[in-house]
This record gives sequence, structure tokens and C-alpha cells, in this order.
Amino acid sequence: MSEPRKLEVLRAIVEDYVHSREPVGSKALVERHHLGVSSATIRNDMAILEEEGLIAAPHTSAGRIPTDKGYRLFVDRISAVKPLSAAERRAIHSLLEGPDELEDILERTVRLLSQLTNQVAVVQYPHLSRARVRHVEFVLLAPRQVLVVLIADTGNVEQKVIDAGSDVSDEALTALRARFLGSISGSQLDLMPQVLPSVVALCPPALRGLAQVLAHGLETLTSSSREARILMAGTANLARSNVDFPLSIGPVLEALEEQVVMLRLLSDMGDDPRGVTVSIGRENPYDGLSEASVVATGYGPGTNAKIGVLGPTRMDYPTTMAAVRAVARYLSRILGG
Amino acid sequence: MSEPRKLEVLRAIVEDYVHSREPVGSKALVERHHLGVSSATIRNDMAILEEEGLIAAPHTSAGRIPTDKGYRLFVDRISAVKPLSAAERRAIHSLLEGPDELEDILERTVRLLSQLTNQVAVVQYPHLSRARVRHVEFVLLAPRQVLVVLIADTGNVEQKVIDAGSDVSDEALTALRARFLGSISGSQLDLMPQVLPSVVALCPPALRGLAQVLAHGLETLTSSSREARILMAGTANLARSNVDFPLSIGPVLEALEEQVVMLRLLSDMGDDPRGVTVSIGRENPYDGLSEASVVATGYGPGTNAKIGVLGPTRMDYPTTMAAVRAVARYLSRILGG
DNA sequence: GCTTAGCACTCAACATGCCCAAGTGCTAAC
DNA sequence: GTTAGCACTTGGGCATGTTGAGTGCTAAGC
Repeated sequence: MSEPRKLEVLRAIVEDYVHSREPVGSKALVERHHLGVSSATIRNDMAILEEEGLIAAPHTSAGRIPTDKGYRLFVDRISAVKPLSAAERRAIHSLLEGPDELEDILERTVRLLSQLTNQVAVVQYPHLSRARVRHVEFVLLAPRQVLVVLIADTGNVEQKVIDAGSDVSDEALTALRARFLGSISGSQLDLMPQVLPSVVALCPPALRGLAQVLAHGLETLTSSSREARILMAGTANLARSNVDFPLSIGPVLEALEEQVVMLRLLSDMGDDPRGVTVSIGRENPYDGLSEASVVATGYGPGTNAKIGVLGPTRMDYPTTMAAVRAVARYLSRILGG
Repeated sequence: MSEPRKLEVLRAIVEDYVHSREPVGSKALVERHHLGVSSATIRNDMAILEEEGLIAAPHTSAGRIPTDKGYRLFVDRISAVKPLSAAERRAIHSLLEGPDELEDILERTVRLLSQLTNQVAVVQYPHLSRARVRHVEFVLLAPRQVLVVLIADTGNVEQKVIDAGSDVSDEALTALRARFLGSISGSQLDLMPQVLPSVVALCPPALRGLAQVLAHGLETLTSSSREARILMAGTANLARSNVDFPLSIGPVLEALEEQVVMLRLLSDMGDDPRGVTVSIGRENPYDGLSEASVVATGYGPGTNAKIGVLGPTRMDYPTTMAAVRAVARYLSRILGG
């Protein structure tokens, strides 16, 4: 049997099934796609595809549906990129409208992506780890309370109120601010644990106690738990595709709510620099997502944060991948400029 | 017929139905509750209750289920507050553990509440409108970029980067900071639109342009759109009670995602200062929530922000109300101290 | 060596008919 | 005002039959 036709058959099955949500049989296949052979031949091909674990039959006398492995092959070798429609392009360009603060932009982006794909869209805040310190500020709120503000060159502003333990003078704060700023301004945030102690060590003994506290505050601001934020939109789309989650959408909602899970998931997905990455069904590390697929890609400076969508394995991969890629690119451009 | 028994019958119907999710008939009723009369009598009572629109029968030969109006009467006049279990009390007290920043506290709170009630829990960030200014800070990030930070006595820290339009000197900023701080420190945030212009007017002409820009920045930080934030947890519980939303949980998820809707909903609910407020089914202003109930109450200083849960109308109101009240009280205590 | 027609076989989905249990409303008696 | 009794309604469960889509296999054809 011919290898190209085998792939063609798989492609047809995936496309039909995604379109109709119904197991697709040999006869329907030859009718809808001009494959140039009869249904009997297709039956033989399908038997082989099934042997290879690419498709499966829900029961004896039903058509076939793609398995996770089948989708994987489809995504990797068969699918062609679908160009976006003009309307979609226009929608993406409208991202520029509105306030240009990081949070607002991300929010609009994730909303847009969920509308474009009719799936749940997810975006991770830009990683701080590779960002650099742009500014540091200490503000005395009360005799012992200090507001520590750290601004990264990504536009992130992180702040935290800390308790100094003993009374703090304005002069001490100003002095320390200058010291910290001089030493760490421009350095990468993920180097803070190494850099900060040396700053403290160089302080005159009188200031060292306070410096220690402030350094610790700064460190927590840059720690990974801080950057662990995810924005999402379109969870209602899950309800629409209720049928596609035979068990329940409960576990999926749980996963989405558990930011740790989502972050892990996104960062586990390799960072193919020139395309989107897809994680299909049981490939997902989290059990609750065994019937879901994630299509994601990096964005922003160094493509270090991820944006993507989550939906049922029965998903229109080409279109979704195109949308994710287009939105990610445009988002990168906005943030870069 | 006796008024007390009528209420007793309604109470029994609500309780049984909430417990079993099945229409409850006259016979089962007399068996499970010792009402002291026969099923025939109950039948008569039920006919009256139905006439009054408090209960309804899904079809001719089925038992009755409470209507929205029935639940309303139940909540208003019948239900007794259920004391929390020791374990629940303990869980609530564990709220104190962990970081004590506003965001962390609210996050733990909403998680806890969703676990206690097995519903979706929702909490609104404390209103800024009645909060007072605790501190203001201007930080020069770049020659023309100023970071404006505003700290409220509720613990909220709001910040925003603004473009000054022309180069800014450090001295000017310091001078203006002193002016703003002196004039607005301690005043209510919702008075800012009135107070800020006068501060600007009193500035020396050389500073007035910058003062104007900064005042505008401060104003947006205090505007209502800023305080419009909601945290939620437990959306996966919706999937569990799938059956209770005959249509779909889609509209419910949509409503939850639409912060505007939720904020409107929460603030529309009267502010009964000594108890929780309940909004049942079609009482909700939003169509998608016509099969949902919201149990909410105010918390924090002036009980100006809301916390609550959302679930199907078929909900264990007494327990839910007790949990919401207990959590809100404890949260108020934590934030107050 | 592929491809194809033909055929027997399987099985979910649907329809039909039947009965049952739960529940109601009403009436007449207490 | 309460109750027993009864006729009536109706959804749900079950057994049965039918249909149609789909398969696998075999034998013939190119």
C-alpha cells in the first residue's frame, strides 16, 4: 500500500471527525474526499492505520476516530497551515487599541485569542528571570514599614510591603536605595540571589541589618513564585464542547484554576523557536487533561513566556495553530516596541 | 389550614429536594418528617403551596420542587442557621497561616470558601472608594516617565507608569510629592476628583503642567475601574453540579468571567449589615444566572466589599450562608488587625 | 501485488409496546 | 380540618424487534 495515501486517509479522517464529531467510515470517506480508490481499499488502509494505533473504533460497527497518536502524526507531518481570514487579521490588529499597560494588553490578547479559536486561551506573564532591573524604590510608610518596589525592563512592576523589625530613618533608606540601585540596576533578575548578598556585605555595619531585610524583600519580588501568574479567558467555551470531554469538564477546570499545573504544563512544552508546540491528550503531564490538547508558543523578548489555547483533543489544529502563532507574533511586536 | 404547618411542609420539601435532587411527593414527606398528619392532608397543603407559586410539579405525576419564590420564602422565614462543624472552624482559622499580604489572604480565603461550600467562591477586592490615602510616591524611571504609586490604608497598592510629556526633574517631583502628600494624605479616595484639582491650582505655575499630569494619574488609580477586581475559586464545582443547570454551565462561566457582570451583581445585592444576602434564580439581574443563586455579604472595614458563593438554586442555603458569614467575619477580623 | 465487488456479520441507535410505581386530585366519610 | 379510598396520569424501565452504517474477509480482476 502506498505511504502517501495512508497519510491522506489519516488526514481525511482527522478533518472529517473534527468537523462532524462522528466516527467516520470508509464509505463516507470516499464520498467526501476524491481519493480515487474504492471504499474497500480504504477499509484495508484503515485496518493498517488501526494496527499502528493511529485510529480506533469506538465499537465494532462504527467508523474510526483518531487516537492521540493519530493527531500527533497529523500535526507533525500532514497538516498545512491555514492562513487567517481578513477579519481575523483585522481583529488581531485591533489589539493595539486601548491602554498600553502590560496587564491590559495581555487581557485583551487572551480574550481575542479565545474568541478566534473558540477555546480557552491562556497567557503567562512575561518571565522576570531574564528581565533586568530598571528601578528600585523604597518608601517609608510607617516607622517600621517599608514599601519595596521593583520595576523590570519588561514593564512589570512588583511591590511588597515589608516589616523592617525596627524603626527606619528616611536617610538610611535613601542611602540604601542609592547603593542597591547602583549595584543591581541593569542586572538580570534571576541573578539577584547571587548579587544581593554582596550588596549587603558592602554596606556600613549600621545599615547592614536594614539592608538585609530589604534585600530579602527584593529577592522575594524576583523569585519565581512572583512571576507565576496566568491570565485566561473563554472558559465558557469548555461548556460548549462538553460532549468532547466524555468524563466531565471538572478536571479541566481544576487544572486551569491551579496555576501551578498550568505553568508547569506551559514550561514543559518545548520551545520550538519557529513554531507552535502542541501537546495532545495523554501526552499532557496532568491527568485531568488527558482529553485535552494544548497549543502554545513563546512570545515577547526571548520568547520566554508562553501563550496558547487549551481545548478538546478533537480540535481544529491547523486553524488553532495559525491563530496562536499570529497572535503571539503580534503580541511580541507590541511589547517589543 | 394552619400557617405554621404550611411553612413546615415547604421547609421539608426544600430540604428533601436539596438533599436528593428528586421531586418530593406527599408520601415520602410524611415518612421522612414526622408531621403528624397523613399524606392526604399534605397533598392539600401542597396544592395550596403550588397555587401560591412556592412549589411546582415538573409533570403531572411527579412530586414537587421548590420554585425561586419558594426558596426565597425558605431563606427569609424558615431556615435556621446551621452552626459550623469543628473541622470547618479549624479550617477557617487556618486562614491566618501564610503570607499576610492582601492578595494572598484573599486568595486563600476564596479557596477556603469554595472548599467549605463546594461551590464557586467569589471575593471582591476591598473598595477603594471609602479607603483613605496613606502614601503617594512618584518615581522617575526615565526622563519623561514617572511611576505613580498610591497606597491606601486598606493595604491596596496601586501603581501606574505615566508619560509626562516633557522631561521631568527630580526636584520637581520631590516638591510635588510633598505637596500632594500634604494635601491628600488621609482623605478618602472617592473624593480625589474634587480634591486633586485644587492641589494643582495651588502649585506654582512652573510645576502646574506636571502637577496636572500626575493628578490625572492619581485619579485613574482611584477610579472605580481600578477597584473592579474579583478573585474566584472552585469553578470546577460547577461541573459537578452540571445536572443542576439544565441548560448548560456555559452562561454561568461567562458571567463569572465577565468581571463587570459579577461586580454589578455583587453591588446590586443589598447590604444587610447583620447578615448575608441571597439572590435566587431569576432574581439575578443577569440572564445567564437564572438558574443560579448567589449568597454574599460584605466584609472588611465598613463592609464595603463583598464576598460570597455562587451555585445552583438547588443549594443548601443554611450551610452556605453560615459558611459565608463565618468566613466574611473572620476575614474582616484579619484585615482589621 | 494492489484493488475491488460482494457478502455475511456485528452492533449502536431507534422505535414500539407494555407494565409499574409514584404521585396527584377529588370525593365522601369522620 | 383531616383522612381513607380511588380513579387517573405519566415518566421510567424493560423486553423486543428493526434498521442502517460499518466492518472483515474472500475471491475475482487488472
